[in-house]
Amino acid sequence: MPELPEVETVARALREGAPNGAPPLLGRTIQSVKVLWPREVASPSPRAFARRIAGTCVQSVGRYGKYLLVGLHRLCDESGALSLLVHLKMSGRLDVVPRAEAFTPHARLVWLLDDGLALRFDDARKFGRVWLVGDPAQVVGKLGPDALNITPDEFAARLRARRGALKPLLLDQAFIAGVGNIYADEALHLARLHPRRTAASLSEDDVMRLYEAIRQVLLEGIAANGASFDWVYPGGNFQENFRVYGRAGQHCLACGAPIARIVVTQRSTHFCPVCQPLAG
DNA sequence: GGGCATGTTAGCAC
DNA sequence: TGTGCTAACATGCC
Repeated sequence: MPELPEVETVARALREGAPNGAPPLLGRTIQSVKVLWPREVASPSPRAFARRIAGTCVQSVGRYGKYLLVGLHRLCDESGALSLLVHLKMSGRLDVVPRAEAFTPHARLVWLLDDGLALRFDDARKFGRVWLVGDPAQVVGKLGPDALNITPDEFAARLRARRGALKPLLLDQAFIAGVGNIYADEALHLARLHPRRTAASLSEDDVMRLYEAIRQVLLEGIAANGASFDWVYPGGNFQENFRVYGRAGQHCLACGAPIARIVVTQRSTHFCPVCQPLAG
């Protein structure tokens, strides 16, 4: 499920500990890793992945777009920094848990930590991926700027270079990284722009409203600990504040008109036909 | 049992 | 080159 706010919530929990009392990952030593579903190890080979990560210490936990970045350091070895990258894709979850609780039915990788703890990657749909690389750019280098770390000028310049419809553009991680289907719909509604409006059709004012709207919905999402989706991603409550996503047929909170649902580039898309007219 | 789902990517057509 | 369509990945929920 995770888009930028959900991934940021996971990163924060791994850095500082989770609201449910789970301890932080930061500062812990990784003793070994159990790879229960090898296909989720994108690189290197599962065997090399396990060998290289054993004995490292977690030095940092960050995020770029929808990727989690875990900075690792080997205590008795000068061979340089190592980064663990994790993409949760549709159904991945990453939690520090007691070892006895680590091996759930959908656990795909379990890192054994010090102090009787484990880092569990649970992923029902098996779309998630992990990488162990020397330089994070090997994985995230092709992405655009992080959606919360881009200036208005840079956003405008990148948008001016594109011609297509706004909805698929916002979902294009090479344009900006971190926005997914939900927050794209939310941002377009807040900016009062139709999902099928083209980048080339926007006025200066439109572009700045869109920039601010993206920031606002992402920051609102983070403040709410992300959005929860039934069985997939628990914890957050931004879903209670959705303006349009999943509200087809319900009243627009701004004007009262019924929210519409259409499909744009195969993705379910929600908008208010009155607040977000295609023309103008 | 059919339809749906938050994410990404490869291959293809224009 | 940019854009966007389809299928694929694999599973679970309603």
